[in-house]
Amino acid sequence: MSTASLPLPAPAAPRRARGRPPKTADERDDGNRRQALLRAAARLFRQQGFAATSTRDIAAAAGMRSGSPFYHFDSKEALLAAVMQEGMQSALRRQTAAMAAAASAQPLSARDCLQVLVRNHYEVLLGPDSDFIPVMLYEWRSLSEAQRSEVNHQKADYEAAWVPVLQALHASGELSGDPGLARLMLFGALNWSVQWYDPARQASLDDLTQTTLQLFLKDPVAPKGARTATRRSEVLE
Amino acid sequence: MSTASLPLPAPAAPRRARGRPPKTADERDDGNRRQALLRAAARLFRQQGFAATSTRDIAAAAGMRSGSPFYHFDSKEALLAAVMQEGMQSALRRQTAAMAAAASAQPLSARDCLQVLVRNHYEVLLGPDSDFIPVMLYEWRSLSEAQRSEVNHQKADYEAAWVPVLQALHASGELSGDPGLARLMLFGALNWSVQWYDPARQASLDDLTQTTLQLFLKDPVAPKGARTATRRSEVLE
DNA sequence: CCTACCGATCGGTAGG
DNA sequence: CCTACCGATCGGTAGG
Repeated sequence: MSTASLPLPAPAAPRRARGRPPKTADERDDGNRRQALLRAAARLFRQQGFAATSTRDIAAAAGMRSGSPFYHFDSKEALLAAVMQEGMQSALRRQTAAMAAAASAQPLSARDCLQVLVRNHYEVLLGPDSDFIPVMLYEWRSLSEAQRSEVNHQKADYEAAWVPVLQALHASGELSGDPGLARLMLFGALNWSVQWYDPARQASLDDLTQTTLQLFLKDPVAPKGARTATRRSEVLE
Repeated sequence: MSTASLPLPAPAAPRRARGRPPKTADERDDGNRRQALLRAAARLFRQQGFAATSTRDIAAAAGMRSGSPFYHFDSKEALLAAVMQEGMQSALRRQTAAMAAAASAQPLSARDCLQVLVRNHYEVLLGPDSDFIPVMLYEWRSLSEAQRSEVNHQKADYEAAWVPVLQALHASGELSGDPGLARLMLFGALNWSVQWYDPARQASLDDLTQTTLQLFLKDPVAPKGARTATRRSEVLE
């Protein structure tokens, strides 16, 4: 059933707020402060952990006074949940976009798919604005049971794109071992990178992606009758 | 130089404490309470995180009053550092013993060595009394700079046993990619298991070990002139 | 979103 | 190792 026939209020065009104090009211100030809180919280939660970060720290980092975060969020815990949900939403959006973009350029093998997924995951973990997902990964415990389940759904959506790819690679012999366990270990290897990766010293995310695939994937089994000696790029090492 | 000639006090035989209150004074009570604190702290730090655990929680779990932990440790932070150092000491001891035991039974290939190391690491992460190392892995941030360096030395000792093994496997073609990055990713895959492993539902640690090796290692390249078809245990999958 | 504030909890200590 | 306690900080709120 369409909702078009329901007596909806006029689509809330951003009209000038009436009861607002005449402060410096930017036109695009609406969700601006909330966003500033989320970004500050993500950064501090990642650096110091949830429990070690005070709402006062977050307020100060967003240029507010101590009580103001509670105008935007019901509790410190709700702020954490929002960081995680915002992060997962963005990560899933980027993953979908990356897959679509790569697939539109050329047909993708399972190996190609995994490369896109891994590369995007590194971007989400280590690239710009990459505080949200590490917080989700490492501050899990601090979430209430109820909030955890929504984040779990988002995680399931995110991982759903990986499952058929890993299964195909297992079927072709390029990935050994149970695909479910393989997925957990692959995510372990990737997610652990937030503990050691240093963009100043280490390889680029492209290089990381290459090494990861090299490490986890076997050479494709040559179809019967084909030459056995496939490209072996390690002769120089 | 031997210390035998120094005027040492008589070797402190456990004599009855004189000024002690006549409580329930077990004979072997000496380091007992300290150990109880360490174990309680390890468990709570793992479950709730360092910052979310109060010294009162720890004291209660060890059957003490709120101020008593500070008789054994200078600060909450020192207690955390002791948990990590105790954990690393034990892990390193077990790793050395596992390698020695396996090597005494038969000569070990690099592959065998990795199996022993991985199996022992799973034991340290997921086996009985396995709270200490996860705390070290995931509460790193809460340590002061000074304490961090000692734990780092212990970590370096622990990882030192892995380096030549991974290099040998890389040299033989059984491990692809830079061995340094491979080590980081392997540890990532292993260390991440504390986030998902459930002994009730999941495979045994032996099975985990098998899958891990299968996932990370290529089939050994047959020496020139040998039959190409080596054991392939996956024909049934 | 700020001001002013509250009750609770926390790490740590003195003194025995 | 306990009792009793302190100063500091914390999450959160009322009222504007």
